Amino acid sequence: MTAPLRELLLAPAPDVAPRLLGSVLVCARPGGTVALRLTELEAYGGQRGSDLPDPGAHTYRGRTARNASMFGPPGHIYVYFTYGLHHAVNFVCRPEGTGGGILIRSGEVVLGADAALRRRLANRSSQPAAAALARGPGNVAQALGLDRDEDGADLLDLGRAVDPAARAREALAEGTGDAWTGLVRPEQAPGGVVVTARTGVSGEGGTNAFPWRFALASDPTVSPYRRATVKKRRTR
DNA sequence: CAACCGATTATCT
DNA sequence: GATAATCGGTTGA
Repeated sequence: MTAPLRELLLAPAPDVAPRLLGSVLVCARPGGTVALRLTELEAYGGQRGSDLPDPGAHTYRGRTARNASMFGPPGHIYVYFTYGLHHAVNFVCRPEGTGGGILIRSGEVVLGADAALRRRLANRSSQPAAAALARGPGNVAQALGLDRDEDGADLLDLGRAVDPAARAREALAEGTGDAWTGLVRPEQAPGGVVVTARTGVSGEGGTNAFPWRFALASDPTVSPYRRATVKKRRTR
């Protein structure tokens, strides 16, 4: 039952993102399978001159080798590397050839916390709180064990190694809706969605002109809102 | 080809 | 609250 997900992801990211909140992403990787209940997402649009131009998106200046998967088929993932040390994961939206995606900013680890913790401890000395295991895009990618090697991968392949029935039972204790390999959607849309400007985006794209950050209200796994860091001149 | 800077995070003051 | 860490994509000379 994979068609509904593909169809859903044909729509513009700002329409799809709030509907994906509460879904459980199951990611089977070497080092352990982790299931993540999505609690914070950000939508990103397309190229300058397209039907959904987004000055805050990597796609804005057109297709490059780095962002090519954002222009690829919906239902695949775009993984990019930034700040010299972090990866971030997106669901690709819109028909192939059109740029767009949904950044996974935070989630609740509902399965495989041990694997997520092992990965997180590789880059820090102190023990992260349970709610912080996958809070923030860099931490999400690390907890799931995803990097540039998985850029362009089919979202549905990420959970392929997991038995769908067992996964659905464990990941969504209260019931499953459509059982997709890789992504399990809740039976009904969660209430209490908070909408804000996007975190860390500089320029026009980070303003209220693009209220494309969606989070579950009062959820401890949601990252705090931060403005884009002020550019500081590097001294030597 | 050199310089700039980012869809960030951990850690220190 | 401020800043270092760290690298490669993008830009402009």
